[in-house]
Amino acid sequence: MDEPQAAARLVYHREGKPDRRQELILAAYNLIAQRGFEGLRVRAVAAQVGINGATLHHYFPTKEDLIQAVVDYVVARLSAAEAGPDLHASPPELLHYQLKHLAQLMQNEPQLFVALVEINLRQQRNPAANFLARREKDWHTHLTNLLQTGIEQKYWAQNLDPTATASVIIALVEGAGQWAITDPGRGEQVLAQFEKWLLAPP
Amino acid sequence: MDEPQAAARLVYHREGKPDRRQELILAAYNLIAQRGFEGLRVRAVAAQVGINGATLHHYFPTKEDLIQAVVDYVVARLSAAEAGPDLHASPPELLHYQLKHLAQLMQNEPQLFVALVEINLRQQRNPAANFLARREKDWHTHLTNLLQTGIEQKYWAQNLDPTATASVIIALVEGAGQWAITDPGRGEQVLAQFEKWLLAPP
Amino acid sequence: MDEPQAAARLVYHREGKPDRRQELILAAYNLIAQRGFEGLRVRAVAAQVGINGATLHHYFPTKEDLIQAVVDYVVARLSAAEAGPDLHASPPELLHYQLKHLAQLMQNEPQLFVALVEINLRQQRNPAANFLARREKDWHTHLTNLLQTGIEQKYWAQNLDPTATASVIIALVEGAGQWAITDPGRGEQVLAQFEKWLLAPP
Amino acid sequence: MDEPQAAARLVYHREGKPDRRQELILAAYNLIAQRGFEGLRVRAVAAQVGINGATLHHYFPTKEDLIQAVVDYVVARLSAAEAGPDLHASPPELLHYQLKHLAQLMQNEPQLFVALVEINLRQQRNPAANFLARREKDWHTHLTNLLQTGIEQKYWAQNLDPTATASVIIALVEGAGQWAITDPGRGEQVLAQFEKWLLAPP
DNA sequence: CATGAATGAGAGTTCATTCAT
DNA sequence: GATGAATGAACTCTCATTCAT
Repeated sequence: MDEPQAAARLVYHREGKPDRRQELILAAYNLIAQRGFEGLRVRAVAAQVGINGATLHHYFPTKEDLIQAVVDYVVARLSAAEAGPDLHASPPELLHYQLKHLAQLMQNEPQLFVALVEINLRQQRNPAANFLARREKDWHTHLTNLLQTGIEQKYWAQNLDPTATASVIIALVEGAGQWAITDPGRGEQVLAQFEKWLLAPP
Repeated sequence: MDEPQAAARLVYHREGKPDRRQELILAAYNLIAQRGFEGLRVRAVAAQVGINGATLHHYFPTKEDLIQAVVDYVVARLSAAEAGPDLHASPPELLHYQLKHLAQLMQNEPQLFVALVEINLRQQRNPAANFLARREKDWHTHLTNLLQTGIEQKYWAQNLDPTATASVIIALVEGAGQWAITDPGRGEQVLAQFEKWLLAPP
Repeated sequence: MDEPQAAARLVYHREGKPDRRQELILAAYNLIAQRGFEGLRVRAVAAQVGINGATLHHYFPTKEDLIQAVVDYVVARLSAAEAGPDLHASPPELLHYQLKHLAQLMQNEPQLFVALVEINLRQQRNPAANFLARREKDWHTHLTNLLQTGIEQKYWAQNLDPTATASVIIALVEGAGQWAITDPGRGEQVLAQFEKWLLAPP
Repeated sequence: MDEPQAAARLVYHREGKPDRRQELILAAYNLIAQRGFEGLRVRAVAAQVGINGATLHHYFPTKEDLIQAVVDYVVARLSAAEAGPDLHASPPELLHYQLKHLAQLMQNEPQLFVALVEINLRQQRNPAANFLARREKDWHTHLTNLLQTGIEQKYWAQNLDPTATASVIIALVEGAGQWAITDPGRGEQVLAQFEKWLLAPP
């Protein structure tokens, strides 16, 4: 599921029919990463899926509805990336796992991170309906708890600020995410360097 | 002054006449930060300055020319922020000074960082004319040299990777920059936490 | 019918629905004759047909595409006028028939000739895409062959230059065509006088 | 004065200062021939002369005034071409002289004839202020008198219609004039062929 | 479900013209 | 005279959206 072009492939319903709604979301998601909201056209999204621009409105009454669905999709993808695999691992192991997973994702599906930044910037302007911020808050809480636990278990220095460090991680991911398409690999380098510091023996 | 909206104020020429070109650049710059390229309208830029939309084309033949001028402006502002104050200071002092300056700027003129991210995303799609990338490269080189010197002078651990660390700093600034308007202070927290690590005795 | 304004009337498809594309071409054609390219406005063309200006772009992406369609239409109309009715007639009879047909057309649909001159002038400036010139060349060849045959069959003087005479006929039609709307009848007079010379016994 | 580029050259006042008004008329005249009224821009006219677009309005309050001046200029040029050199010559000689002069002019200053057709088409739409038509009428009268005299003096056949023949000459000149720039020489061929007929011994 | 046709609102841009300097 | 700055009106073209079929 993490293969490069996976997202661009056809999506099938259980019954075997292509799930148009999902196809449209993926097409819009890719176009946002490629051209930004500035260059997003509903006709182009429809064309990518092979349907008429007017038909798109059967699935999403307005352009904003389509965008909202893309936001939901991106949120879901990132939430999945957050979840650790093994609940019995130590905090450093859990954090390592998560950062490694993000680094891989950045290489395999760079669009996800570019779209993330695009969406983030856009939603900052509409705080009322900022669903992404809500997820970022969850992520931040999750990271803070992880770091707090690690500190209590003496994995990390006592004077480490869990809240600030959680923000550092998020800023790093989003900052490096901008380069994901044009300079893949740089994100991995950045995350690896960060981890070296954090995990260095105190 | 460095107050948030300072940039939006009238800009005067030596003779006392408003410098329309500069006013237009500033208005466009602020609108990009506020509404993104998606919401940038030349008529709105002109209106902000109090002139007719057609008059804007007297100064900038096309919208793209205006945007280019904004890019140049942002580049210039950030280049100024880079320059260290005292050439005789030690590498950690120089780095500290620079990060502190950026943190202050993030509080005083958050638009600069939001505009920076907007521009960054946009220029990734037009690599041929990516002036911002050129500046980022200069900045990266500057940081790398600073870190390298610091390592040689034993301020920092021998196993610190200067190239990767320079990228970390840039990612951090651009990642945190996205929040500059909606959550000022968070950027400062992030940069401060980062510095604590780096400057901690090895 | 061949009445003057016939071309401006509604054009119906087989099924009874108006053929918008054709309607637009005719409206543009008439406006070119009436106001020239200088005064041709896509909104006016659309209004003439009773549709919104934006809808015109549904049929013709750009104004230039519409103009090209008008050129094709004029070319087709004139090519039809060229064709002789009876292949067994003598060259003078064939020429007479053709000139008479043109003279009638000049009276019945003067716009055709004014549009012809407008288009001719315009296309001289864009030799690369001069479709009209191609047709004029065909016409010229056709006339030259007709005259050549007539000379061989002793209908006309041996020293008659078929090439130059063919050009004379074309120049006469286009020169007189300019007056078609304001002074109908003058074209007929001119063509009749010319024929009198040519057909006079050598 | 009949040299190819003469019209484009600087025009000097008696005192030695360039006559801006005349320069502007010539620039506009050339631009009309090159791009038609469709492509005529006052700024382009001014630029050709090396002055600001606003300055042009000192000499010609409106674009229409400038165009009127060009019409006057073209009328004057053509009237000059009409005048025979020797009043004691025979009608055929006078006509020959005139046609030869026109053919030479067509080669030396093709713009004149293209501009003529452009103006002609345009003025047909504004019969009230059709100065060109007035001149054409004069020319027509002049030709008719010439032909009439020639017929009376037995130079030409009695059944020649002077009025229609005068129209033929004018149609021929204007019809061939359209090709003057793209195919010089063709006009001369056409006029020569015509003359051969007319002057052929009855 | 799907579409072609249609549209209103608005985009960037052009251009003749005006005016203070 | 000459100009840069400014403008209103109009231009072509775009686009999300609607609707009858």
